[in-house]
Amino acid sequence: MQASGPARAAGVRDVAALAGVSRQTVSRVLNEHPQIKESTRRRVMDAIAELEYTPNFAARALGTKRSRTIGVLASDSRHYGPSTSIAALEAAARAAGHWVSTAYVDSEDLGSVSAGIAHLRGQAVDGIVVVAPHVHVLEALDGLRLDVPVVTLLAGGRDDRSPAVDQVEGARIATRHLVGLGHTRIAHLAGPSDWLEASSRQHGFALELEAHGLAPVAVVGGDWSARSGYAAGEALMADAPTAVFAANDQMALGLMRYLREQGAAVPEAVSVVGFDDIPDAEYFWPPLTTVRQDFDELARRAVAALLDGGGDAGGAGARDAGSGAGAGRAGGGAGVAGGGDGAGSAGAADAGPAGRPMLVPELIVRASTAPR
Amino acid sequence: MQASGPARAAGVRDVAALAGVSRQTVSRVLNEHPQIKESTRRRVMDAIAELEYTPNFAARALGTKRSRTIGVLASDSRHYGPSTSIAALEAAARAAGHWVSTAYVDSEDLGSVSAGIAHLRGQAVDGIVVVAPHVHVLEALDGLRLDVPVVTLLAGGRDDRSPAVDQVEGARIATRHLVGLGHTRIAHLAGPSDWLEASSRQHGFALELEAHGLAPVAVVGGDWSARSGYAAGEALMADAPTAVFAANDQMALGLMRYLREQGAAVPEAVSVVGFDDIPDAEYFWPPLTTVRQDFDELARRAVAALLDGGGDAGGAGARDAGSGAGAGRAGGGAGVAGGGDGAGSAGAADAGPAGRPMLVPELIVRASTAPR
DNA sequence: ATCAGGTGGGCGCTCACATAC
DNA sequence: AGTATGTGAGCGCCCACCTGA
Repeated sequence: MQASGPARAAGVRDVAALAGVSRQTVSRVLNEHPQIKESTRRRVMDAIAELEYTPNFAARALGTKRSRTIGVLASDSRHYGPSTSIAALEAAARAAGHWVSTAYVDSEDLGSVSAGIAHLRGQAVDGIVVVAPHVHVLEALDGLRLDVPVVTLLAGGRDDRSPAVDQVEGARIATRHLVGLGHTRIAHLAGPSDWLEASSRQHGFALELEAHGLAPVAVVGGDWSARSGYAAGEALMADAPTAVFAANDQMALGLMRYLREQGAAVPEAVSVVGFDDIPDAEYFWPPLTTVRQDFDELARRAVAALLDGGGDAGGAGARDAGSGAGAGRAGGGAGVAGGGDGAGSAGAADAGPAGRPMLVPELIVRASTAPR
Repeated sequence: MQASGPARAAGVRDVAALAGVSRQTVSRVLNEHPQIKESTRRRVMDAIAELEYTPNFAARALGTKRSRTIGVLASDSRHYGPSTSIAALEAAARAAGHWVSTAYVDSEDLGSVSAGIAHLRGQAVDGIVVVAPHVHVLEALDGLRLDVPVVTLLAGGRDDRSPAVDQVEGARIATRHLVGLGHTRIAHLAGPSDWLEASSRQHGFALELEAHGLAPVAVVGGDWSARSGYAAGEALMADAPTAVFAANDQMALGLMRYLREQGAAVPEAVSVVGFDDIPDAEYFWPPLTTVRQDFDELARRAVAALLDGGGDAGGAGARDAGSGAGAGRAGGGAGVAGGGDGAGSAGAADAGPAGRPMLVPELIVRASTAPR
């Protein structure tokens, strides 16, 4: 095998030889070390180009114990929240000059959680974001001794460093909207109880009703799908609520179809509020009133929490060099934007467990809700 | 340094010492080498557990040049097709005992394509699946010399090994359905022209109309979003088509809202067909007739193509051992199921470029289409 | 003293080759 | 001819030190 031919891929050694320098000089060019003469740098770059050299991340990670990669542990990637979060994490990581490595774990198999963490650790990730909405996955995680910075997403801000959207408040906002419209008979179409977000929303719903001296007319569970929202319709409407707060937009969609088939007009007969503001929600019929979460901002905060607080030091240490942007990845913004800045992004309020601000979702009022 | 304390994480060496064996024996246990005495195996496993040892993937990859990881190069992960494909790839890879590492590239920045490939190569991935629906990303890819097996998804089966869903045929099926219902004035709401799928569907639409001696009433482009479907409504309906084939379900949704606002009943006045069969489509109003693609099967085939054809050998070679399932990852099925087996999964027909069967999407008839 | 660059060593693991029973 | 194990070497890179201007 591989007798003659192109042999194997080029390494620093080959580049060094071609450029007439040492391996270390090549390495320095790769890592944007300041003290490299422009002429040398050029020769090295030319050699890199000629040999089509690409650095080996595994080798680099092995030596440095870091990889400019953020690990994502995901336990469910087919639903809107998780998939949107993962995409947003990717964008945030890229903006910070990092890659993303994702380990998907089976939410039914708790052993796979530690396997997933081991996989990411083995890649020398600089930090791990756990996108695991399932309660029991998070619990499995608690049992692990972790020597990497970890933050959780979609988990209600379990620890001080993890950013979160205030699900309880979001549910209260939605419920308050209905109460404000004069509804007193309000039901809740809840998400699966093993999802933290689902229970938080249900809790917020109950809290807000209580604050107004009201009691839930009905609480029925679904599985986030439109199908389950449709199926829940009958049980939900048995006690004739005039408004329903659905824990997500898809279930709201299914419910609205059920209502239509029953001849109950939305919003005239029944008001419906969803949650998430999926892009399609505005085009449902009627357009769905819902609560929007800012996943992009959430992801940015998660990445910032890992990169700022995670590293032992802060910026460029006293290392060999300036720990440059790493070759091959066009440098974008340096540090992630610290606080919440200009554009959109609902302001932060309501302190989290440790006084850390949580993101507050935003009510989007559309035609699916009307005064009683 | 590292005077006292927990020092650093345990390695094979430490495990070996504790178990009273050599490093290599530990390695063999890890890799499920057959010729290990059960008693030794136990001792090693105990030592592993006691030290909380987790193998270092980077080191393994560095040595073996493989990583039991499949690389995914994604250029867009927020749309339905790509995100569903990525999730499906994950599941398929897991079933084959592999992990997934994803490199997201900026479809606007072609340099990031080679950076992404370099990143994946550097991780010693066993193969790369390119989930890049944009034409120019695929073209950028063609310019690269690749020494890893690569297949493309959502790219119309550009090469012989890449599995694909026959988009042209899918569009023909949708169009044929409308023609069969007696429509002669049919318009197309197309996707962005730089997406291969969009142009394939548009092509199929044109082909099928032509086969029936019909001409398109209008072809208007959107960006896949419901919003764009809504916005395209006016231009699309200017010439009063009685049916519209939308290149995806979201645009169909937006269009249906436009039609409703114009007082045009669906399907009485205008029939609408979508594409994709997103989970919500069944709960739109009216429920959307659409064309379903089997992303799970597509992903399985992609993984199988990489793993079967990709490796130099096939199964357990003459290596040191049986190239077992790798520690830490619960072994699922061994080889990926070869051909299309039992359940669902639209049968394959219509030969691809090189006689390789393409997946044929399936028409799902719902209430949004009616006879003229 | 600051720049510019080179030389050994080793990250943790697996490979090929011994070696014992 | 098996079975069950141990030993040297190196994957490709970066780090810590070192040498010249």
